[in-house]
Amino acid sequence: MKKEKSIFDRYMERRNILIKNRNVLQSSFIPDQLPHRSDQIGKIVEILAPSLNKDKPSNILIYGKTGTGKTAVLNYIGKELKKADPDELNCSFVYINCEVVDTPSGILYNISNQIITEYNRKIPFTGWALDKIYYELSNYIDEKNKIFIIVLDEIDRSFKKNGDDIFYFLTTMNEKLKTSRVSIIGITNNSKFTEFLSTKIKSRLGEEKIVFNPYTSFELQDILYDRAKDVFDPNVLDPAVIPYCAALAAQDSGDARKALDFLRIAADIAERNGDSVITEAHVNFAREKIEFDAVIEVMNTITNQSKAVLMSIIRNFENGNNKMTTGDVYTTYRDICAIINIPALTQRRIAGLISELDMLGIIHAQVKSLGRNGRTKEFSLNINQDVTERFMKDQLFEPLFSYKPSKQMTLM
DNA sequence: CGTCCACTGGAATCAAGGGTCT
DNA sequence: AGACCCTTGATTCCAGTGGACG
Repeated sequence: MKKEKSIFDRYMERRNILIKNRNVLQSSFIPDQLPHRSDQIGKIVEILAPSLNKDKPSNILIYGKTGTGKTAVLNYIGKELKKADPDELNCSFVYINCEVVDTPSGILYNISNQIITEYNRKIPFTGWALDKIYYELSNYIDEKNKIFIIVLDEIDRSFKKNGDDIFYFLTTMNEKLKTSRVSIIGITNNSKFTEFLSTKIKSRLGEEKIVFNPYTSFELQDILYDRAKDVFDPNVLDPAVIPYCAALAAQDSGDARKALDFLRIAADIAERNGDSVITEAHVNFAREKIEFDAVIEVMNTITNQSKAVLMSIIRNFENGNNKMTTGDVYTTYRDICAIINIPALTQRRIAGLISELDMLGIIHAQVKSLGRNGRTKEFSLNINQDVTERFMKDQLFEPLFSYKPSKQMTLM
């Protein structure tokens, strides 16, 4: 078959010159072996093994910072479990990420729809009372007469917003079940997580505890080499690159996801540039790009109100006010709202939105007491010029700039 | 040393918007 | 169509507070 010419041709040719299998460099990829995690895997397997004989394993609580392999290990174990019991006669493995779905009904809905295969018994996305979902779910589970292992990743997310009701649901479900059993694996990156749980749930959830320590720079190197060997031809990778990626990520909390991102994006950049060798310079570009993209991503997802708040902060900042208070921002905010024509919210709400921006890392805030002059949050902008400029181009702020007197005089 | 400011942080509540069920 | 249910974003109310000032 003869291929016609296309404007994409030059990109097709270039594709996959440096990177043979892009998938492998994604952090979501599950390799056949996970370096430096055999201890944890061993422990978990030991705990879960009884499930293959329809005996209920203990609940497990797993601690570890982001990118320490918790998710990868659990997915790996899920795969292995499936290998050992291909038809899921004795146990089923369910994985939920509570960061993605963080509402009680969202979590129950997700669990249900992974477990329930019959079409006519599926639980609707919304509209049902929690009690009802719970009732249907536990009935269904009990009919199956087997062990359900439910992994709740980023469990603290959901908790922060909704308290421990669902955990109560799930951990007490066994009391109502006649034949089946449910066991919960909670994953959290907050080591103080259990402090906030009620004592009953604390003891139930934490029957076993496993800790994932951050990877060291050397361990990260192993991980990267392990993946790189299938991805790059020899000599494509400058020998300094992997140690550099590892070192950067290790500095920053030993996050394997980050290390992989550095490597992948660096390779992408090199490939797109038409360079034949990936070097440290590419990694540095990658690092900037990642940071930039992350902030842009956040900015695209926040609501108009949050944008207006952020704009007020930027305005204050530009006017040389780098120790602004909530009150300062609120006055600017009201002005801006009037100009861009959106309703102004209460100060209480704005204080909340500011806290959210703080949590997203866009601004840096600190509660300060000004003595007689009250107590407030004092904060500063945490993003660079590029991002700010991009942000201000948002069409929401169109009116804000168009009314500006044209200062453009004679061009010289 | 006590006061008292300008907020913070938490909770209760409402309205709107997604939906199901009968 | 009307009764219910959950989520989200916003409002309202209230108790609490660090520390400069008097």
